[in-house]
Amino acid sequence: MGVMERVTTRPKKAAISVAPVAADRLIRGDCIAEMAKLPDACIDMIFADPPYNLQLGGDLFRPEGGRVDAVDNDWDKFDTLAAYDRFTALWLAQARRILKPDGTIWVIGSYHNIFRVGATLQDQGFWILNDIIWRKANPMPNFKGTRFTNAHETLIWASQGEDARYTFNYKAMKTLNDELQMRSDWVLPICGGQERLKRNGTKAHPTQKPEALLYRVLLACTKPGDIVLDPFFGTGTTGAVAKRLGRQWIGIEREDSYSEVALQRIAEALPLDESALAIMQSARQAPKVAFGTLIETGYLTPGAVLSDAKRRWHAVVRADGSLSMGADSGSIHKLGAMVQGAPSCNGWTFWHHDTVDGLKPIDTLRQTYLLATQP
Amino acid sequence: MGVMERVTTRPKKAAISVAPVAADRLIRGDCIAEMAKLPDACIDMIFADPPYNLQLGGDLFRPEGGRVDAVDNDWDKFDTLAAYDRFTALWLAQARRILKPDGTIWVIGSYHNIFRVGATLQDQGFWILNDIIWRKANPMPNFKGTRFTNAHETLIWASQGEDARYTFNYKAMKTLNDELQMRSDWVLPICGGQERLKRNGTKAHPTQKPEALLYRVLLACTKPGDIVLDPFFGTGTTGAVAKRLGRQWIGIEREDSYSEVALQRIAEALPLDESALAIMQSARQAPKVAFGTLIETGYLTPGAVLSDAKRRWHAVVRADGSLSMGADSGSIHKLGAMVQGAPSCNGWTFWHHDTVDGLKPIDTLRQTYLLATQP
DNA sequence: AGCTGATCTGAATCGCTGC
DNA sequence: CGCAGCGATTCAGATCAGC
Repeated sequence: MGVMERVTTRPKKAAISVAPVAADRLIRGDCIAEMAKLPDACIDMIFADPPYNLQLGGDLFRPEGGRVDAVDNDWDKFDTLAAYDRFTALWLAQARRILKPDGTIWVIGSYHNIFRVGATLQDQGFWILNDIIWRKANPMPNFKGTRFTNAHETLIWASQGEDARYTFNYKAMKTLNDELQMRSDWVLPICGGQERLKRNGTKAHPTQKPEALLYRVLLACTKPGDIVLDPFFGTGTTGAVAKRLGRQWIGIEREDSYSEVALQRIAEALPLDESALAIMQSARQAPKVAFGTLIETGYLTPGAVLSDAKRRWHAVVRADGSLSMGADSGSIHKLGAMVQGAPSCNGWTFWHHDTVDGLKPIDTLRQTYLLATQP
Repeated sequence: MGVMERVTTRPKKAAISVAPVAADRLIRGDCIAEMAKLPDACIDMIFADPPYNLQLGGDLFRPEGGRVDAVDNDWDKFDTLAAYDRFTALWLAQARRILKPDGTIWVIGSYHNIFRVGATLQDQGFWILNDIIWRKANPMPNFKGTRFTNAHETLIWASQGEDARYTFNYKAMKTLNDELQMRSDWVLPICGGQERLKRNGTKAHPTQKPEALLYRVLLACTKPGDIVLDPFFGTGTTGAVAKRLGRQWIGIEREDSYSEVALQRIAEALPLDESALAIMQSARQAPKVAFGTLIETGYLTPGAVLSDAKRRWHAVVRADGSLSMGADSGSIHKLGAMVQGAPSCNGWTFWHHDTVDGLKPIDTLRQTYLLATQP
């Protein structure tokens, strides 16, 4: 069941000792302290929904060192911002350490905290791949009429660095979006109705995220079996969706009341069977067929004439799988690029051959060959 | 973010002497130096479109061979993130000084720079009122299929402090949005066609903003006669829209070529025509639901079996919204076309699912989803 | 004039493998 | 590490040529 679009087994990275880590479990405690106990480079993806309420987080964000004698609100505010930045830097540093070199991190937030999180990510060397807007289909109105209705939240998706080879299931996203590239703005309903977890009649968690959001994140950027860590687990949306999608999960949560709800919820989540988990693969993942193979196996004959779709150029197939055009010759790609004056060219779709149904790309021959030879 | 800079609290409003400042003029020069020459508290609103620090690599080619005309101007190049931060802190400090106590600032950016801008705004004591998402109706695709299509830009709207009494024309925004509160996500086309300014046959500025964007900003947050300053004036979109809306404007621009175009444009600016207004009011895009959304949101489960109305064909729903039938798979439309041997097919009406009331087209699920999520 | 199809373009951090 | 070769990859809207 190969569903990955990027093979992440590079010899160089394999030299890093990747310690196995027990998964499908909830760790109770402070996320910075608990992440510190995990080995280096053991996590494929981190999804984090950190706290952002600067007023209620006194314990969490208390600045170390002596307090300034605050006399005015601005001073308090700056102390709180600095403390929040320190907190952010600490948990992101641990996240970076335990994330595999080709792993990615997602962080969700609002304008209260996302700019600080984004800047800290960049400061620590993370490479932002996209910022994603979750556009809420049904947001709460602005009752006072003093601002624009706050109808979205922002997610940041980042890799460990500019050259990391991250997982992105491009074709699966395109399929999910009716054959159009998935954009950076996602329209999804907020979490409510049956999905919203209750405890003693009131909502179990103030900011429970919809499973649809995690579904898209995990489907886009992980492979089956990958280990997903959520350092601010809450009621375990990440764990529930990971289980459903056949991914392993680790949650860290401080509050007992959230943890209990999360564990029960995940226990009840039903995993999808393997056939339903399959996703559309990009052509990048298809087994490679050399052009020469089509000649060796008789799908094309040396001496056959290929042309582009508009019959502007014609080239002759040679026995070794090269094409020739007068004095010029080369691979299907090289010659295609040359005649167009382009830096590169996909010869499979550029060159055509004559059939009873008209001019067809030679790629159709490759498809026919694949169908005939694949198990 | 490093050490917080402590900023003195702003003086009481009564103590401020508001110096008059000449308006409706373009100042040629560096914006930091030129803002430094303006008196304190003389500006009602600042709209800023600073360099994004894109950090692009080599050339990017389109699938058909064309080359993307990227932003490669010197003004967008910074040696390090720290250098960009210093630049940001300097121009924002001047902006804060010349802005009236109840004035507001708007800054636009992308994920490359907006987190640094937002954090610096907060560090200097600005109070963020909203972050606004400009959802581009027609963004450039991701040609290589490596990330999500970067389909939006972010604007930050901030006041001088938590207690500032800023201008927000709530009713005007609600009217503009068909009697619904204006949300924090705005759908607008990019600047192109007739609106895009040309010079010698090529675009006059690589990043010209659409007038519809400035129209909404100025209409929401200024009063007639207010003075609007744009420190990165470019080709003068801010000035042109300000003139049309009866606001005063001051632009600062370093490049002569942009300045010339801007002055001519503003001289020719006329009241907005009907088509421009139509674009502005078309924010409520037609609701479009992808098949994949129904799976993400639980209206259909991966593994569910769909069939045509006469139960001749059966297909299984997969996690990414594709259907599978034996070895074949594809979107609802593609697989529907394939089994019928038709060139195309509307999968929404072709495929059905079993309900207690019998076989129903999956389009009914889409209607149910829309009813549940539309305002 | 009116329609069709080809062409062009927009703030872009845009590949992978083997030698 | 660099370099070369293979070969994968695009959406909406404006403009223009051709009929």
